Amino acid sequence: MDEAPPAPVPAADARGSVTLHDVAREAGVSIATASRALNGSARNVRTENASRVRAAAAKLDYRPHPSAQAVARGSTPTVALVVGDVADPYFSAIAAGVTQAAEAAGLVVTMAVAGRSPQRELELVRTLRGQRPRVIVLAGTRIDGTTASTAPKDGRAVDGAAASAAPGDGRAVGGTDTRGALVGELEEYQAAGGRVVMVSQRDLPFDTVTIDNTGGAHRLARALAGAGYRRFAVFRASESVRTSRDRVAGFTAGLRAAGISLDDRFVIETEFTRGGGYEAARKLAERGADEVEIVFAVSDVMAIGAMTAFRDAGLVPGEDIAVAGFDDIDSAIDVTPALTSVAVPLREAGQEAMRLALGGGPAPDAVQISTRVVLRESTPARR
Amino acid sequence: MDEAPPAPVPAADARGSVTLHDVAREAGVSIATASRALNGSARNVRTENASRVRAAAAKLDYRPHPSAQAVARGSTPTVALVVGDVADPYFSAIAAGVTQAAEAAGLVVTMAVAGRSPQRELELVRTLRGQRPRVIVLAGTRIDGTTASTAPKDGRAVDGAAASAAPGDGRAVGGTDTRGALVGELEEYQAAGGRVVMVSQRDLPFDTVTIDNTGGAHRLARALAGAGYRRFAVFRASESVRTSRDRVAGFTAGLRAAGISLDDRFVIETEFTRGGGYEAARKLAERGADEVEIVFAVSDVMAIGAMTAFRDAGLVPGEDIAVAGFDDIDSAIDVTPALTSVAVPLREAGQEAMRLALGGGPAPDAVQISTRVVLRESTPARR
DNA sequence: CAAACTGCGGAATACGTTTTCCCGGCGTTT
DNA sequence: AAACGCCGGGAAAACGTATTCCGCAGTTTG
Repeated sequence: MDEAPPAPVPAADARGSVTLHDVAREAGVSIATASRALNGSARNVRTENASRVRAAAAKLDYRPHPSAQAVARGSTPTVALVVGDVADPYFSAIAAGVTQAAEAAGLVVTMAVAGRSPQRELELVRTLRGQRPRVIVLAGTRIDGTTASTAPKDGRAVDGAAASAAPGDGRAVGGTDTRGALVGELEEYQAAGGRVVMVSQRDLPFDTVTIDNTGGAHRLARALAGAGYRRFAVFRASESVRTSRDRVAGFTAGLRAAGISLDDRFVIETEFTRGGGYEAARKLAERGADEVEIVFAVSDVMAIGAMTAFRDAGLVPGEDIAVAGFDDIDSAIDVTPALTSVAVPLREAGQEAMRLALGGGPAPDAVQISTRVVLRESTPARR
Repeated sequence: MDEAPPAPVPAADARGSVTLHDVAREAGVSIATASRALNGSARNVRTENASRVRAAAAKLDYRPHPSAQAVARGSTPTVALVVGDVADPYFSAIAAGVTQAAEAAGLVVTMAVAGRSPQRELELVRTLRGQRPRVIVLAGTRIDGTTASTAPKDGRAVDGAAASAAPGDGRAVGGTDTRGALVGELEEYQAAGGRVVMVSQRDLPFDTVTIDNTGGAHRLARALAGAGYRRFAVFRASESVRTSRDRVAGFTAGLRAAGISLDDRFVIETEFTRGGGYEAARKLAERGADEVEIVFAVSDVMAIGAMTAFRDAGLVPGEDIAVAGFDDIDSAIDVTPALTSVAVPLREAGQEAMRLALGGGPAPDAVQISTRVVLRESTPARR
């Protein structure tokens, strides 16, 4: 495409960029024709003129001004992506998928980080909507804003993030308020022709890509049962963390399908972090872990924390007690023993989100990304 | 701010968004005054008028059209960020820092992923430049051949940069070509008033944030010497990987400062990956590791791979042989034993990049991010 | 053979801002 | 008292592009 040899000296007037006007003059046509020639409009332009315009554009190294195009067209060739935290591998994997698919479609990705705050998320959507992007992708927090009637059992060690999002029973005013505002904002945007896609967030009237947490946990449970395990413990996060809830539900169902029941005494609620996993494991070990053959932690980071805690308590993970996680993060293979987990193709989820956004019709559509069990040394087959 | 009860019906004409014109009419002033009132220009506007405009804007829920502003102003309030791969924690940490600082300054981040290809990187810069961002941040790959070193026209680069092409770096011509084009592109952009910042990339006539690899490695070497270690091995990557080269140089210097010399036989070149570390450790173990007390791998992932290899060979890391890495990635504390490393505050590097971009003068400036040695169980003190 | 129609170029307008320029009022200075 | 700033308002000109509308050929149609 680019011709390297003939020095690409852009005959530049140094101060400003070269505009469509310049191209038109160079090609000896009007800017209308130039515009039509360059981005093939509904109208046709004579082939000879078209090629002259293209030649002029190449010679002058013309680059269209996206903002000007945006003003004229009323929309921008961009995708607005809101994530909780770029540095979190969970989100960055999704972001990678979104970016890849967007770039393939010639769209630029603008990214914003919401932190843990729904408030901030709302602000960002407001700002981004101002940008008139073609698509808004929300890979929001995994926190459930719409806690139904389930009141937290006790106020003990609730995840800080969960606390910020509509805590307590009933509809917390602040929580549902910003949530409603967010939905309203997005609906207006959609009504104005924008596309909205949510990743891993159900129950909203938008296109959605969900992760098959339930199914993956179900299969994991069956696989572990098949490997000979019978006595399980589960480390889970607060009920308000939907991901955790789904995984526990799927896991329990899977066990039940294998004829195994889960003892409530060994279902430990803790934080959705490495520290939470460590804490839960410490408590379990303290209490005597003899009755437990294997621990399922609802995330890999928790599982990894748990393994360390067990080791600190004198138990060898994978020998004295097996451990399984969920997510299949990269370091799952780096820990010793390598961690059994459920792979979540987040990158694909991101790509799928873009596919939904670009291809879909007006009716809200939904796609589920399937997960895959990966057995490793942390859960050796029991004889 | 938002009034919840009195339904925020924005008096909307549903089809378009509300424009500055509407605000002006509502406030009974001209659009010029409205514009001045809203984004405080050099000109003053009477306080009464100003507040009326603000009130009108709030009432109508006015949002400025960034693209239109961009057209009028000639630049966009955005930061263009080019990274190698969002999913890589190295880049996503930098991205997090950049995003944080950018948002604090009211700028939106548009992100693009270059993969490993300098070609693609050039394309992206071309495209992004079209966007007229205020700042372009390049957090490129760490490989020399692709993006770093070798001054394009005058061979002024002394820093061993030129030597980097030595070990069969086949793609010399194509590389420097796209490299020169990239530099040219950025220089034009800069000449037009844009700010360019490179992260972890020296020898280019742009603002730069570098990581103190040399110093960190130097201090690590001294710390390890202080802990009683005397017989070292080093796992390094190809000479063309500048990061590796710097770390090895610093480490060697640090040893020398402690009166220790490094035996060439135990400097093993391998790939800059987990697999490379594994391979090198396997070879070393095979050859008999008795003469070595400790291995320094130039990156944590290599070190982690090496630990696994040692374990597979029957050596217990931290007891039979100590291991130290570099980067202090998250999983450094999750492996057993926890890995001694050098913390690299990448997030800060990203923030610093923005600070450079926003505050700096016209002359290329440079900031070095310092690193910090973190001793852990993989290198117990020798008695 | 006139009339309608088609294909395409160009002038002009629109898009939503910012910014320049002009203008009138008012307080201060000679 | 006239001249001279200064302050702030508004009309209008940018900014760079897409698109509507008009007109001119050349072609088809009745």
